[in-house]
Amino acid sequence: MSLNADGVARRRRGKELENALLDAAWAELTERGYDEFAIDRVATRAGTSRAVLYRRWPSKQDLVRAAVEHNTGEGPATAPDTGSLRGDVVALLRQTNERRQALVTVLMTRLDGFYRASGTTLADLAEAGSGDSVMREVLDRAIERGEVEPGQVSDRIAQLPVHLFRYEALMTLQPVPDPVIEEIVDTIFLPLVYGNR
Amino acid sequence: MSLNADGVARRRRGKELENALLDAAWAELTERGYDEFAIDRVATRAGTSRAVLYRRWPSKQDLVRAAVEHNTGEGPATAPDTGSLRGDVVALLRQTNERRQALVTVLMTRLDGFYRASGTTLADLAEAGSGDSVMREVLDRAIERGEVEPGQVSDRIAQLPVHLFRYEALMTLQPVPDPVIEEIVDTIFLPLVYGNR
DNA sequence: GCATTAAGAGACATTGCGTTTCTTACTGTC
DNA sequence: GACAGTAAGAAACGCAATGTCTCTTAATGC
Repeated sequence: MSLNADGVARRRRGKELENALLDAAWAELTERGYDEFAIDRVATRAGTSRAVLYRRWPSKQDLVRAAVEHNTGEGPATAPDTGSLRGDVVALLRQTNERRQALVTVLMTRLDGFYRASGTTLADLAEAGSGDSVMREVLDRAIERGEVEPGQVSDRIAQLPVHLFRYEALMTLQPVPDPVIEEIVDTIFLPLVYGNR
Repeated sequence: MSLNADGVARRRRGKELENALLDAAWAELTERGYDEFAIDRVATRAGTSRAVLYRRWPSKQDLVRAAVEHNTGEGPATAPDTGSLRGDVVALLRQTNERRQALVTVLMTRLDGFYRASGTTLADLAEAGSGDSVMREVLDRAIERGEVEPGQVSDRIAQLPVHLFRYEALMTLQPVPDPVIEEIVDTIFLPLVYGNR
């Protein structure tokens, strides 16, 4: 139960309460990680009881997933437009760092039971998050600028920067340093794109 | 307590017991995954009590890590020798499938608390397992055969097949299909190796 | 046989997840 | 304002798993 401006006990309802719950969950995830994430602590932090959480989300994993989406899922990342393919891809990966994708990638690996039950894979959600469509957009722009021919870049090569970024994030559990981003783009992605010319 | 050949109650000791414990742990991991892995069930399976396990490993995560190493860590994979660089790399990745690296990769992501505490990263253990040295060996052979020049392949490119393999395994939670292995080698790794010539 | 050590069993405490019941605040309608 | 319906919040419950402790006794070496 939270207090209003007059310090009088007051109950939140509906969307306001749900936002408070998801924000509390996110705070717990970012401060303690998944291992120490506990429903009880989320409830306490949000000033409510566990039953309130379970009325909305059937399990802990559902709550975690909802918290991730609520706090990072304002749609896919926007495609940067720096004037060059290299610039765009580097900027996209840097942007991905800023959106805490290292943490998100780790959290996603924790939800495999959830995905097993729903018949999807991590790859499905990963791609819905910040992957395919944005890289495609970046490449479309490069095509318009004449940097790349249409159909020149396979799907796998197109997604390679993001995949390697995620792998790196997962393996180190840290944001990916700029030099690594640049190495991925300059020594792997671009040679593959232009090697096909 | 296990039975000897005469069906007489008998206690195992030392290495014999430890192997039985690690084998039981591994069996539980492979049959149920990490989410349903429980110390109690390992103990029951090994015909012992939980206190016995805790005398050896301070926590559940330590036991999991030891089980992984015990069952997959008979040193790094051997470097295949098929007569060509492509053949070697494809064979290595297939071999990695057979050694259940999909499961191992997933398990490793579950132990991040462990790594945080010990100051290492997943990358450290991943590389100790089946990575760097084997790919280096494969490339050394390619150099001897004259397929590649010394110093032609950067570390990052050298490890790329294994990194992409692991990413794929993690994202799908399945063994990596042959066509994907071949795509990684044929459309990404080899063009990067030979594009530098 | 004796001393030492560790295996195995059983009991205990704590924590976290998930569930249920009850009270009551809140909203909308009459 | 009264009333009905709904959901918020609190408290209690049950269960499972982790980790711990104590005790008995098998096993080993001298």
